[in-house]
Amino acid sequence: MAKKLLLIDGNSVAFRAFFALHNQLDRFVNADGLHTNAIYGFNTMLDHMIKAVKPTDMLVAFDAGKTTFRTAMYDNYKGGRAKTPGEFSEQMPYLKELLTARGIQHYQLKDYEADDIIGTLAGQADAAGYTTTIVTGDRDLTQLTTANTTVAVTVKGVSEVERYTPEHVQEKLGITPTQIIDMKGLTGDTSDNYPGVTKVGEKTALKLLKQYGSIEGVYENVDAMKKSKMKEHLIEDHDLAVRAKVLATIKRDAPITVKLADLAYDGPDTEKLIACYEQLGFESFLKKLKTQTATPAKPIAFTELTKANIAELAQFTKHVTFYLEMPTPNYHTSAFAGFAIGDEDKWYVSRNVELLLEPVAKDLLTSMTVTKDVFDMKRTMVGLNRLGIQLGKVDFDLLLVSYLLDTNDNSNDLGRLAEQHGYPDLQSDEVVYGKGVKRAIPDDDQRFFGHLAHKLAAISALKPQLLKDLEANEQAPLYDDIEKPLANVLAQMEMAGITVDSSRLKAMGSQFKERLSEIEQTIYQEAGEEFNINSPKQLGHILFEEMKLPVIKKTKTGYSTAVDVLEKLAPQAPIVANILRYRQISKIQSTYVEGLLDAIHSTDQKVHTRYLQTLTQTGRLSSVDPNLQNIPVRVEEGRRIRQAFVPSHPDWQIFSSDYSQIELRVLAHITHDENMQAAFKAGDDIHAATAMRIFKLDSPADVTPNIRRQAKAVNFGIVYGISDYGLSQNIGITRKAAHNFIEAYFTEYPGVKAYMDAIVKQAHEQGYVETIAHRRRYLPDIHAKSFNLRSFAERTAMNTPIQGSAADIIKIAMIRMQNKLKESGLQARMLLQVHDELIFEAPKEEIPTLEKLVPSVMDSAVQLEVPLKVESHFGDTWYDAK
DNA sequence: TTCTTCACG
DNA sequence: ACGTACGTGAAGAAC
Repeated sequence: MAKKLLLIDGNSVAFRAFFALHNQLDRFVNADGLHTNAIYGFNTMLDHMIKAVKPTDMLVAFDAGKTTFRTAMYDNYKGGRAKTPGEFSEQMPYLKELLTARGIQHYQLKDYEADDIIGTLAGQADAAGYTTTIVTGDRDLTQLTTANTTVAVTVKGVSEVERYTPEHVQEKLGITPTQIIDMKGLTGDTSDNYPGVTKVGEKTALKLLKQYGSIEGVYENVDAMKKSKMKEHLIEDHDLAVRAKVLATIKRDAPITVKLADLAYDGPDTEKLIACYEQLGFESFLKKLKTQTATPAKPIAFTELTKANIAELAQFTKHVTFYLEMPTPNYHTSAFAGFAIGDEDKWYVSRNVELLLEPVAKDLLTSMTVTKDVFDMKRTMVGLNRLGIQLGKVDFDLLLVSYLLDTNDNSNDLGRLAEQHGYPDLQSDEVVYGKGVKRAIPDDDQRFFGHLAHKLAAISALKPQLLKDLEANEQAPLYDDIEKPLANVLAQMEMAGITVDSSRLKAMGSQFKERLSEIEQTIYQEAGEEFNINSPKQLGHILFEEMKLPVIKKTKTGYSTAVDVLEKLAPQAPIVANILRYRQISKIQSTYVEGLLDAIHSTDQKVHTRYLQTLTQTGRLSSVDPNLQNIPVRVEEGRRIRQAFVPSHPDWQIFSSDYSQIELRVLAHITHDENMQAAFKAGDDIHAATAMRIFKLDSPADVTPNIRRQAKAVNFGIVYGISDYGLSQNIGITRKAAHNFIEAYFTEYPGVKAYMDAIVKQAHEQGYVETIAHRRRYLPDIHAKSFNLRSFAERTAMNTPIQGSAADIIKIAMIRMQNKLKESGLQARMLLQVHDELIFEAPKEEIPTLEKLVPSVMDSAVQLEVPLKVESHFGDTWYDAK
């Protein structure tokens, strides 16, 4: 096999890494107080280069010390340099340990620099027919490039490199790699502190070399040059130039004791590397390592299920573990790859899901007495439903339970989740199936079936402990009475889907298209040139550089062109209003017209969203493929998108009910604040009531719309975990004024103040906060040293019980609602949930019934210290249900 | 992939 | 003195 050698200039790259991550020096400290930023950056570079080069041989060269043969000939060589920071030096021994653990040799040689080791080895490698890549932060090493040796110079930190080949050197400088030495001879090097010829810089040097080829060539011809200052300097500084050339020349014959033949790279010693990463506190590298090198699958016994032995499934009479494999995330459309079923005594597996339709299998799955343990019951239900099977009683859903125990455990990868809970024998899907375009179900039965059997084994093995943990957290009712029944309800809603009138959408689409091209032309005229209006970068260039509008806000990567910025600029240039208009329509067009059209199933003209039940940190649902929880409503133009959401039968209507102010009512409940509760009990307008209190108004008549708007913002701010700065930004007042509002608010609602203090304290003490249904959110950052992280965690502590309890309430209402619909024999169907709102379709005749039934179910879902209020609307489309 | 922007509660 | 409102998903551009 062709040999590929990777040579790394250790000191140079480590130094680059150190300064690239210098502003984060404090973040990169391990448990022992050791700085690790240079090691971290170095390691990133290694991953990068190994992936890019795939070396067969490797070595990292280091400088041996301060004195070298160069300092011997010129004692000011590299003189005058700033002292190496202690935070850097302390990392070097650990870097070398890391290299050893990674199976990479390192070498240093007394009296020589790393360059010379590299130059010598690269020369030997060239002669032996290797392909060599040299990594360094020092451009001088480009003198080593040959047809078979590339020099990769780090730019912008260490993860990005510029590759120098002889052609690239020629292109950039117009000289050959070896002429680089002559150039350095003429110019000298300020960073290494040796002079060349006075007044000769890169430009002049290049010109001379193009004409005369080398330093020697220059001096052979110096007498013939016409009289000039440069000629005088050349003659005068001849010795300096000759010395500089020697100093700049990298040795190709250093007396190294390391042999080219001994540099084989065979990958890391995983165990050592893990220990190393642990010591350094490199969490992300640990994680990466574990996914890459998961221990080979442990053998597991399984039986392939066939028609011949399917009768054996009758042995499962009490409970069974089941897993249905669908290779893509969208279970409404995914193919079926196979399944596994069984218990600790025997795992059965097959690729043929048709077998599930055999009576013995189907009876087992639909049974309400034989309980099922699964991973992701909603996914399983929808998948089975497509095969014509109704999943019966589920006892344990590993995904749901681990999410409830810790909302961060929401990985849809059973392998990773199992590992987190201390079951190491299951590989992740990424390892077994691959990722990206290479993802595929293995043809190898052993491998695929073994993986499926391990999945069942993991579900089964983790069940007892996780259920015990749930019990210990007082979360069993949350699981049994809310999340598990809810999974069922959500599955039915998703399968029902909602009908979308595609011709209506298309008609809107062509209108928007016309409008867009009109506005586009106007914008081009106003800008004086054509550009991509959707590109924040190009737009920023036009507005802030060409048109010189004032920069109001910057992002990490450039000028901000967000709405709030553009609104401030609008009075100054007419183009801005047009851009806002363009953005608005373009958003509706791309996301809602085109996006929604793509999501319609051709079979039934419906969209079938998936609600993610185990994702959010607060207990809310989220909706994907398509997201039906962010269909426009605030602006009329976008709102018309809702006209395309229609009932699935003629003479049916869309019916919707929403909770009014549910979060503030929850706030009044959990804070026990008497004043706030009184307002809700009296049926007052809460924002007006707040306005009267914080602005000390006597009569409701004094509450102007603007005052009410401000009070509303304060109410919202409280729910979000208020800060004076945030409030001031939101309603455009000074920070001081915002501060005063908040003070007044807390004086008027003392219960709220007491609660906010208490919940933050509680979060500090126990590390988590809870909702009324004992949903838990851990807040590790509550102890962070960083003000930012800690403040964020404190705001979260205030917000999560409110947002999360509201989520609990509507979940309970949904379960009861679905039961009511079934009991009452109504045809109405619950289709969507949008956080505080439920949307149904129903025959016209049932609307009066729903108008009573739905609000009564929703407002009685839980008993709070304040009443819950529900409002209902209906109409021929979702748009008309207002 | 990551960033920016913008749609919703 | 620090630099933020809470929770989401999708599209398009740039890397």
